[in-house]
Amino acid sequence: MSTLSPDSNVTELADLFHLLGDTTRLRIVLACLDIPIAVNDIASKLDLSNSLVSHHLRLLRAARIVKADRHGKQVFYAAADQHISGVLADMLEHIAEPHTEAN
Amino acid sequence: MSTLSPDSNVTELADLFHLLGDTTRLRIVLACLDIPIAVNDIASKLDLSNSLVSHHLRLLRAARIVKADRHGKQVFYAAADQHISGVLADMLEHIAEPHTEAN
DNA sequence: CTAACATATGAACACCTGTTTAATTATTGA
DNA sequence: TCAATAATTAAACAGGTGTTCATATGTTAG
Repeated sequence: MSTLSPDSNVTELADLFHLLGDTTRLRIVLACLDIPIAVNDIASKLDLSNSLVSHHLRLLRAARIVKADRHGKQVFYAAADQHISGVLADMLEHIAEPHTEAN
Repeated sequence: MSTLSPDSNVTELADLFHLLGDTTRLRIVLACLDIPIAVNDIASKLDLSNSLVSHHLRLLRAARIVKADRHGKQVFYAAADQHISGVLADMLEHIAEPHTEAN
């Protein structure tokens, strides 16, 4: 509600949406929404290479969409905060909504 | 909360985010968030060509992010529903949040 | 109907980005 | 220390996409 579009925020906003705008990356985010999960587990769960998952996680972490925690050899990733899940929930509602009339 | 990732929704979700992930397109959405506004007015307000604005509006309308209403020669665009503004609000909060610790 | 305005569309270019393959770094156990 | 597992990183290719320029469509006024 506060300051809406002070120009510089728009770029940051767009960057965040852009990251969620890729199917693979979005699935990765969804995979670690509720419980922290290791890179390898994400990869096998989604049938992707470790390399690809790691690449995407790097971007997601840089944007603070996910956070990382190392436990031994493994690194567990989880959603950074509530806003992310909130955004996803809102968008899902948007999709679920009855496609009223044609425009 | 309901059904989260039934595979097909993921693609639709990603498409929506992808549309908001471009700076120009996001600015266009923000420009018609509260009040309906004509294509030409968006263009001059954001210093863009009518053609470019129209191109983007076409995509945004197809994804039901904005809706169109014709009044004479002009076509007024506005945000489709509350979810869109909700998503934007959440993301802005995410940005505003104090960047806790480094990860 | 014609002219003028508002919007939409098509094609082409330049740029960016997701993916793969391969090699590298980190961490633990023997 | 050496081997094994887990994760990261680098380079390169292929495909997608935002932008521009030109043209077309729709709408109203004279």
